Amino acid sequence: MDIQLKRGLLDVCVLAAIKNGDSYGYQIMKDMKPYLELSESTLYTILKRLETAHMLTVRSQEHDGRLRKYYHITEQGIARLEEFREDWKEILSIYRFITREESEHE
Amino acid sequence: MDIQLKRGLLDVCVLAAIKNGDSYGYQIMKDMKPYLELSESTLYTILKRLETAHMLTVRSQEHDGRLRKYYHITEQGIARLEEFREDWKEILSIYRFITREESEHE
DNA sequence: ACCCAATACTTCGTGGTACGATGTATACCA
DNA sequence: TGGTATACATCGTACCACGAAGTATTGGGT
Repeated sequence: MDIQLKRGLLDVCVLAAIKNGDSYGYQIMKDMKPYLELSESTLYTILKRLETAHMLTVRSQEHDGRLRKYYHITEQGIARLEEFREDWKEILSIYRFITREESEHE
Repeated sequence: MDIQLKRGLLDVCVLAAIKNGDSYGYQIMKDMKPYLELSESTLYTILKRLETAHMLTVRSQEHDGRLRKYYHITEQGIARLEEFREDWKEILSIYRFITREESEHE
């Protein structure tokens, strides 16, 4: 799929991936893969960005000798997901504009 | 609305705006405005990009002493619109991932 | 003992792109 | 004279997704 098309979905998608329970980078990627593929560098960039925006918090935890960073969604992150539902209405309206047929109007 | 969200829609939206008849920049902007606002500089950038990609052709025409550049959609432009319908299915699948509820799974 | 895949996160450079600011120019109305 | 609408162009900036490359550990296969 076109890169541009998924841009706006990426951040929200990552938030959605942790909304039902804390998760970590590698797991988030696997969860999203069936729906939307993204590179590792992109994911970690997004996680950093969402952290800076206070949409999630991070907690480091040792797991089998490996470091894992668990991400937890904040109130603001949840609010962003709610907002997305509003955005979606606008997107639907744009979708209708794009796919509308105007054959009857000639 | 979030800028990122509309990025992927912009190009297709402009193509949709001329698919039922040739149009020019200023008119395209007015037609799109109720659905999706964009700045003039963005629109002309997009039109140039779509021309380079052979999705539309341009024809200059004098109108009341002012220059107007009429844009005409090409076969490839129409194909892009068809493609978008396929992209939309993927977007819907992502939308479902984002808005899914997993309360039953705990 | 050796190799490779999987796990897990990080950094850097590049290219694409939406936008504000600014500029050019004409027409029309008050 | 001035403001608004029409009409298009250019430039610099900031954001962002990605590929490439790197670091490091675990575990299975041969």
